[in-house]
Amino acid sequence: MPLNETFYTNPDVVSVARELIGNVLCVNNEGTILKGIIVETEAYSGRDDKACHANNGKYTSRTAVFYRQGGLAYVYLCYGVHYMMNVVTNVEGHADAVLIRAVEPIENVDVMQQNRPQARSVKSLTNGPGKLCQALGIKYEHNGKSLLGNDIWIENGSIIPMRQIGVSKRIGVEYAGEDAMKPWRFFDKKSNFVSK
DNA sequence: TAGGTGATCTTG
DNA sequence: AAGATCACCTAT
Repeated sequence: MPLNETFYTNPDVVSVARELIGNVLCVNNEGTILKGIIVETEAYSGRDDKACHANNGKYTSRTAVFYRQGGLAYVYLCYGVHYMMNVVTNVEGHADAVLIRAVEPIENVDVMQQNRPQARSVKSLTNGPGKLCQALGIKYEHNGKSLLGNDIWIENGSIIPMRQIGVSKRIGVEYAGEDAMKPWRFFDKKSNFVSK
């Protein structure tokens, strides 16, 4: 069962980031459905979070999708090389999103390996935000797409017990000063597919 | 540990 | 119009 609109419109983006752990990211990659269990996420908030692209009401062509109703994909190119996959959350007018940082490949892994030939092991196929987009075939064309459609969506997975979910500060956001210390990264402690 | 890479945002 | 920056990855 795909996650529904109510899940995505939750106004508490930090809770959504934690609840996404254990669910399954699915992409229709030229007719083949690729799936991976979400094992690592980060929350970004449009309010009081200098690490967020849409912080403090910042509205540009890139951040426009942040302000729409939860349940859309926000995809952008980072460092000229890697795409990043985010889930827009909260209701219209509130700019929150969750970055998917790592997944565990579970379906059509062979196609993921074709998409990412430089990966030397299954473990290194999707254990990072840029890596998982390359493996799953997520590109800029997915930006703004509904997660309730047939191209990209998230399905219910197994429930991960709270004690099994690790928490830390977010990665790669030192420029955000004090906001870089927010404990908004979540991961499955038992997974071998969390990023380094 | 350093450099590649290009869209995005600011004028550093 | 140009320069800085950047939610990363790979190979030395």
